[in-house]
Formats: sequence, C-alpha cells, structure tokens
Amino acid sequence: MDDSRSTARARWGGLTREAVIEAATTLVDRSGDGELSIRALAATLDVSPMALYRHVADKHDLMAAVVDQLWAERWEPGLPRTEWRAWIIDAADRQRRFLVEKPAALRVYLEQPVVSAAAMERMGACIEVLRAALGDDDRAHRAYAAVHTYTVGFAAFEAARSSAHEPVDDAERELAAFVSPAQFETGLGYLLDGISSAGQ
Amino acid sequence: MDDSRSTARARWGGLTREAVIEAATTLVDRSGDGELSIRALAATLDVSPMALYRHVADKHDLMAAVVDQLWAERWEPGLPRTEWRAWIIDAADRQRRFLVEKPAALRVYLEQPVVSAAAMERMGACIEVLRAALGDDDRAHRAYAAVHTYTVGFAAFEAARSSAHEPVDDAERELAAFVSPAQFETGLGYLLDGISSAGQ
DNA sequence: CTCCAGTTGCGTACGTGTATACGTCGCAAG
DNA sequence: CTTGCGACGTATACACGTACGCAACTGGAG
Repeated sequence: MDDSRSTARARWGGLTREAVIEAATTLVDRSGDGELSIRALAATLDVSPMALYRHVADKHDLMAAVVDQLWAERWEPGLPRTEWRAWIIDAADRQRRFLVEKPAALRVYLEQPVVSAAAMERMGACIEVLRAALGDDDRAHRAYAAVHTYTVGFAAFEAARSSAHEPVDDAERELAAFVSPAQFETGLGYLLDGISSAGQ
Repeated sequence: MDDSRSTARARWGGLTREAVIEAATTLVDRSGDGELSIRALAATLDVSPMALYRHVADKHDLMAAVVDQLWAERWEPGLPRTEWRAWIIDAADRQRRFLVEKPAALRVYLEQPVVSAAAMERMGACIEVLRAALGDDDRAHRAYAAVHTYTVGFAAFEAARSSAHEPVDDAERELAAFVSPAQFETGLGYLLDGISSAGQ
C-alpha cells in the first residue's frame, strides 16, 4: 500500500523541467510515430498530469524541447563545407527523414517557429555555408529560408501520404508520385539551381 | 416544450451530407480563423453531435469538403496562360493567401492529401500551363509538385508566425523576416528560375 | 395488415489537453 | 517556535473528437 501511488503525493520538489523533458524524450524516441500524451508521461513519472504544467508551459512547449534534443542527436553535417551544394542537400535530406520519421517533430515545426539556441546555431551553420558560396549575406538568408520552407513542406506531404491508405484511383496515384525521395531532390535541385544563378 | 430540442429527435432523414457541409462552410467562412467544432456545428443544425457521423467519415473528411468549396470560390486564374511565369506566381500567391487566412484549410492540406475532383482539376490546369511552357509533361509534373510543396510550406510558416507573439530577441526577429510576401516571391522565383533552366 | 431489414439519429463513455482552485511542503523572518 | 509566504503537486471539471451500441423510423415483402 505504498508503492502504488494512487492517492499519495509525489516527493516535494522531485520534479524538474529537465526531468520532464528527459522522460518525454525517451518516450517519444521509443514510440514509432513519436506521439506522446501528457497523461501517459505523467504516469511514467508517477505524478499527476497537472504537475507537469508547473515546469512546462503547455504540450507544445514540451514537444519543442524534446524535438530540439532529438534533432540535435541526429544532426551532424559531416561533409566538406566547400562542396556547398552537396552539403545543403545532405542537411536538408537529413532533416526531411527526421521529420517524416517523427511526425510529432513535424508538428512542432509547423505550428510555431522554432527558436531554441541549438536551432539557431544549426541555422547559422547553414547560412554560413551559403554565404561562403554566394558571397552575399542577404542572399544566403533568403536561400536558407527557401530551402527550409521547401524541406519542411515536403516532409509534411510525405508524412501525410505515409499515414494515408494506399492510392486507389489515378488521382491518388498521381499525387503519390510527388512524394518520393527522388522528387524531393528534384525540387531541391530546382531551388538550388535558381539560387546559384540568381546573381549570374 | 417543443422548439427547444433538448431531448427530442430531429426529423427523420432531415440531415444530408450536403446540408452538413453547407452549414459547416458558412460557419467556417464566418469565423475569422476558420475553426470549427463538431459540437458547435451540431448545435446550429439542432442535432446531436454524433448524428453528423452518419454523413461524414470524421472531422477531417468534413473539413476537406468545406475547404474544397471555399477554395473553389476564391480560385479563378484570370491571367493569360501564355505568360506562364506570372500565371504560376499569381496562382501560388492566391493559394498562399487563402491558406494563411484560413488555417483550418492549411491543416487539411498538411494532414492528408487532397484528391477531390475539383482539386485535381485545378492541379491539371497548373500542369497544363507548365507543360505548354516547358514542353515536357514529366517536367511539368515535377515542377508543379515543387511549387505546391513550397507554397503550402510557406503558408504554414506564415500562419504559425502570425499566431505567435511578437518577436522579442534577435533570433525571433531573424526568423520573422523569413515570412514576408516578398520572401515568398523570392523563394518562388528561385524555384521557377531553376525549373525553367533545367532543360537548358 | 404484419414483419423484416436497412437507414438514421442519439446516449453514453473514453481519452485528450488544460483552466482553476485548493492543499501541502520547505524555508525564512519575526 | 510561530507565522507567513512562495513554490509545488493534485483534484475537479470542461470542451474536444469520436467508438460503440441502441432506438426510432421508413419502405418493401409476405
């Protein structure tokens, strides 16, 4: 009658934002689709659901922190920065795969701007590669914005498709062809072609 | 004791899919952000919430029909098809504005592929313009997919930004600059440059 | 007419995020 | 020691989408 915490208080001060985020991260990382319910998380922490809200603004705030951590693990450029085109394609494709694998992360990116320090740092790395290649800092910013927009948009379509039923009529088959990795690279190629030719 | 339908059945067969969709469309069109709750819709129809589910698979199915109707009203190319670049920019910008104005529509596009007959017809019109300009039918398809992906992705970021608080630090200000209409056209311009130069 | 089968609407219930109000603990000031 | 106070956890409750099973109605067959 004491280890089943049905009606008993958790240790006072035994909960921190870091602990909440870490528990949430492991839960999300484990589950295939990366979904998470506040109540389930509270259960694993042996705590009332509302207790979490002392350390987290809302679910989106929590998921943003979780996604920041997960993406930091998978990020890692690892290509020579001089080959800027290949570098950007690699980074974009890595992000696309991450977002498709964890649709909850996709929702974080779609629902509110991601402005964590780590995210800004990663953005800065991309922009620096682009600036070195394009010369102009403004152009680098605009190019990054376009690539990021395209990448997240594509991931959204891909995730939507993979959660939908198999295509049955011609229309669905036609749309289904739009979300292959090859199509991702084709569109990204268009974008990069346009970017590199913009200043002659 | 008879016009307040608290515990009384609605007329038998007095509900059709068309009526549900129409009522939902007016509700969505009226509300600023275009949100809709099943329970509120049921209330305006003077019917139990669960009654709707005889005529509609789920909320997403309903919203897809509503959005199809709303977008059909605002769609209308109206530029000469010979100027393909201006035509595509106009169509994309029109769609962007629609999706930002009605975030519920955005969610429809992001959560599941839109394959209604009207949507396929509009896509067909775009592809035909591209095919006439580019010659190749495959290239036209790929180009349309890229433009559509970019457009919806951008609308998602724009909608997210406008629902967020004002930017306070440099990071947020930097990201906020990414979602101006000018930036939309810049990125779209990159994309179209790349598309038109792809076959020399 | 009666009966049956199918269609349509509804009551109840579950799981979700979370607003609000309340109890409870630890600590510092008097 | 006592008193107050801020930080923390919890209970309750609401609105949401919707699964499930049942009730009421209609149209056709016998």
